[in-house]
Amino acid sequence: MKPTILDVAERAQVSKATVSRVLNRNPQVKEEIRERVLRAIKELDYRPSAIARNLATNRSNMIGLILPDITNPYFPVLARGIEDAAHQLGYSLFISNTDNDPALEKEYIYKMMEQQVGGIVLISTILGEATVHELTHMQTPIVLCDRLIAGTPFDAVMIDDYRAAYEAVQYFIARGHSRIAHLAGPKNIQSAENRKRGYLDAMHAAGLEPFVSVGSFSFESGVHQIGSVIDEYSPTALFAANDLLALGAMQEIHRLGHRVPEDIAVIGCDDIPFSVMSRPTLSTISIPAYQIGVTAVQLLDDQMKGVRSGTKNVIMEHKLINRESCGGVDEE
Amino acid sequence: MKPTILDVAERAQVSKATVSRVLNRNPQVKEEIRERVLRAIKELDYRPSAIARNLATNRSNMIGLILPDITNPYFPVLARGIEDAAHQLGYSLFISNTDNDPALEKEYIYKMMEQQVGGIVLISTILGEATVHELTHMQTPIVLCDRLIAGTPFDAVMIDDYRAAYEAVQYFIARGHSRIAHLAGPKNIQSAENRKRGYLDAMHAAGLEPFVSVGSFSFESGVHQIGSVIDEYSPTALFAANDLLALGAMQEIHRLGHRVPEDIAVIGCDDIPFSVMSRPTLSTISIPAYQIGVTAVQLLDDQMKGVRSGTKNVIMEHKLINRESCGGVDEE
DNA sequence: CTGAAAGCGCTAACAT
DNA sequence: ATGTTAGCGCTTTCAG
Repeated sequence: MKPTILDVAERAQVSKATVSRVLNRNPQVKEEIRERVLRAIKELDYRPSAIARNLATNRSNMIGLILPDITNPYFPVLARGIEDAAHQLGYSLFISNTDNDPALEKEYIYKMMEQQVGGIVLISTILGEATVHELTHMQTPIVLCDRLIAGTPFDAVMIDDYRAAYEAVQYFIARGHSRIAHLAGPKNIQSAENRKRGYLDAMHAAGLEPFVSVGSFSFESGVHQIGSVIDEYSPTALFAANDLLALGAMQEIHRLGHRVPEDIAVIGCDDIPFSVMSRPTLSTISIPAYQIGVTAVQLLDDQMKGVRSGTKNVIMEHKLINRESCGGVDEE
Repeated sequence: MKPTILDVAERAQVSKATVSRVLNRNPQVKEEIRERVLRAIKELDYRPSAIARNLATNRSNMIGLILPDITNPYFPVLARGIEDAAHQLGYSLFISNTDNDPALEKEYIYKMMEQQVGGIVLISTILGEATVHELTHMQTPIVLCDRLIAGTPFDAVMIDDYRAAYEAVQYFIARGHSRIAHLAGPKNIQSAENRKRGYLDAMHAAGLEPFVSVGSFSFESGVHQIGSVIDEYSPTALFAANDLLALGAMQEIHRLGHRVPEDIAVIGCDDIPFSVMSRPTLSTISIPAYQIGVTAVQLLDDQMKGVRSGTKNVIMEHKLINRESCGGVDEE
């Protein structure tokens, strides 16, 4: 059997309480005893049980991360930020993928609560809103990433998707484009909707005729959608709601015998690692995914420690990065 | 406060024991009482505490995943397989990134054990071997992915890296190549070493002069290494130890004014999602990462349930996929 | 078929 | 400064 605190106590000839004290670095333990206990711990290779401690203290050193799909290249970086920050603050991290299924999302949230996590970082779909509203009256802190949910008291960390899209369009316009198409993401994803709105408003503001093709946030979707966009609209520029879509479109554009950026300039969104590996390299709106993750955990930590005063929404800075797919390199 | 089993018991006018029985689907509870309890549970919105249960039963429904870096595109798919299988079997999953740092690896293993996980899926470096050996006498089951560690009793799931590399070289030779270079991975990664050995043996067996350039498993490494490989060896073919390296090399080869596959044919390893998105698309040795993950969890589950008879090493099938970077498409 | 009671490994008053 | 004693929320004998 694994040694328990009692085994240590006996071996060190002290009480459980004293062992507990040295475990928790309580300063008022006589140095000599402290050493005796420490030695017993070493000798027995004793490791305290985190769950027993959680149960006793009614606190938790576990937090949860619920996201759509770690396989989508946008998320690993975000997840890494969350994980690094979590470990830095002493938390262990649970993880679950929902595939944007509201039922699964709900199931996992409750499952994590049953695990007694101290808080949850949630990347939710629009359809998951109902669930999140239910959660309003539970005591488990939640921080939302990449969107907020009005009417709930939960903190959120994100970028201004609307403005990002708006700026991408303006950028194209400034470079002389007027036929700018948009490959939109699924309508159950908040950020996709916001980017679409930003695109449309920017086009209207400039008096240009917009063209939107709605799909999923995948490479394949980009491949499949772009053909008809070209046929029906003859764009000279394309703003895709995420990089995967942009990459798929670029591949198909090339296969169809057109050139990027000469015939069609492309801007994506996310700045996933692949965007610098593609040919041509992809211009994109860079999202500070890692920092979003770190910030989310910090907010969660604040809430868990009760260091909070009302709901907080943090808007991170995005940045348009011009790589080859948009015809030039003015920065980086 | 959150309702406890006692609250439910009182409301249903029964004892805690009875509530526990209906929770655990014990059949010998009178239907009428069962319903009364179920109703109380609903009304109070009661959720049992998993950690309290774990403590009481001395079992655990948590498992851990320790991997180098979720940000490396090979791992998300593996992780997804692990996660899906874990949830399917009723486990919650902890995750930690080690960045191939043996000290961190050790820290996280012990941290997870303190969390009382029932088992761990570990993707370890060579330098982590010492730690893993220490673990031999602990009771927590461990399953290794992508490598085995001789002298330990731990199950492992992997592919035959040596043979995979050997076959890649043979494939090049069959296509008429004789100047075949190898971009190797870091020497603290077992699979990288095995691939290098496979490459070297295949070259020697064919009487060809090998050329190896050692780097890390990254895109940047591929970019930086390939230049001198070309200068010093003038290869007509390149086998890279992983896709990231291959992709980096391809980008630089193109920048230097050479063509893939006409001047230099390229084969990578892993079959990461981006290998079909690149230009040209990347020929590679496909590794069934998702299935490796699923299998690892199944082995872990077996061990945790005591359904085991000795150490098990599962070798999964790899498959060479010929895409554009190798000059043709004979399959897929 | 149900209840009482002990106990899982730890912490936290309260004593001493 | 250290020990005693209750629990934390649940399961599990053991009675009845």
